[in-house]
Amino acid sequence: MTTRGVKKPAAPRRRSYHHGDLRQALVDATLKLIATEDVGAVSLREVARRAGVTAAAPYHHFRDKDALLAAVAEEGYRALNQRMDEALSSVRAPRTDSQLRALARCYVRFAVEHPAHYRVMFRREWSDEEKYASLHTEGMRAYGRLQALAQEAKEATGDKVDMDTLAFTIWAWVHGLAALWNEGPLRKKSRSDSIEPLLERSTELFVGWVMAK
Amino acid sequence: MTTRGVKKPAAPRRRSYHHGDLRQALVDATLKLIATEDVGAVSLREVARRAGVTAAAPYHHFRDKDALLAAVAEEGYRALNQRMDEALSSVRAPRTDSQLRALARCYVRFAVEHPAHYRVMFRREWSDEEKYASLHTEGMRAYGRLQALAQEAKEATGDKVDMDTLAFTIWAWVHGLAALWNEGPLRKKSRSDSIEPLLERSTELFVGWVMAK
DNA sequence: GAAGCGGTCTTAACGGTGTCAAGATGAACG
DNA sequence: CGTTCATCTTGACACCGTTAAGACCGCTTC
Repeated sequence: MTTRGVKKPAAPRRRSYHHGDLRQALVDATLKLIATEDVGAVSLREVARRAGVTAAAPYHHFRDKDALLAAVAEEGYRALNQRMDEALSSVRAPRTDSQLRALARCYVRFAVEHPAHYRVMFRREWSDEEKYASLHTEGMRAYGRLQALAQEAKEATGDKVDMDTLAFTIWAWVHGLAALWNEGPLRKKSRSDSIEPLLERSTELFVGWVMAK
Repeated sequence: MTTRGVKKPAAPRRRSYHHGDLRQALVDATLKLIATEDVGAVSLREVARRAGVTAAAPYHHFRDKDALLAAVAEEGYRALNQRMDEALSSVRAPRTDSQLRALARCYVRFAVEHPAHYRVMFRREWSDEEKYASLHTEGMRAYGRLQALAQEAKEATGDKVDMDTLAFTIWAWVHGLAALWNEGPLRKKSRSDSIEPLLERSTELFVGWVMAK
């Protein structure tokens, strides 16, 4: 038994009355929760509990639960963008096909390594651009990399295809791979318990298509 | 005022004590709810209410809420399979590329016309094959059509690619298109408020790739 | 230093949810 | 007619998101 008695199970244990940076603490707690559980296990009350704060406190930093999840989604796009930049800049031969390979691999791997986080990033709820402006900014940044690559591919193969069509066809492909793996159906059809072999074969096929003259 | 007084707002109004086919009624009520609202609006209590039954009644037909949603998902695969069969059988020229075009169009259209229903079909929760056996049976049937088509394409183009790789690359592509449209991101990048032009262009691009010799 | 303003957090409550144990009902069968 | 048993109801529990009202305390201002 410690000196100071624990009155309630959810009693906040903190030095000062004010938290410091509760907003970020809530986002971090959600991220930690999401890393193991799943997005369905995220309750505002549990997040508050983990941040050492009562259930109503988050409402001084987020309009509602969706606003918190949107902040988490935004963090996801930031992390994805960073990984994409690293992947692209570490391609030794800056040929278009190498870049496409690197981008696809890094995208799918990010999604597969953080399934719940990736899931939060794609929610119908974020459709409202005005309501979730900063989230869209970060999302657009990610799409920009795809567009740039599609433009390169378009030029490298003789301008045969429309750039936008190519960009979102690539996006659909990688997102489809990631989503189908994460949600289960593809995972069951694979002999391996890792997406790698499947990703490797699909990438070779797809990149071959895109780069065909 | 009627003769028999209405006691409670949620009082079940039914002739007989027993329902008849409550199981199907619950699934239908969920489908009707999902057709307009979204899967987030589905509560077991609301579904029971709409079926004219109290909150605990569903538990005599479904283990829990997920079991009801799994039944709804299964119904979704059944509907998708039917539409795929119709689409494939109504292709005049039974060439592989026409079939691929027809299948892709019908798949994406189904998903876009029933976004919430399509969303329920792809849930991490259904991963357990033993727990949701009949759901997987129906899901496999859908994947079978893709496999058959991939086999045809493989032969038509000189056996250059692995059949499974081709099958799930096609799947990833159509699922990606549908998911990205339904969840928002692709919809914003499109000039149109319909997926049709986008679907048309992506299909032409993709079918051209698959059919290249 | 004292006063008090205002953002931050708590307390307490509301209605809603999924789920379960116990009991009431009534259709089918002897 | 009486029994059985799946079906449905009642009532409860713990948890959830959200809100209104008030307690706290760091900041500015005198």
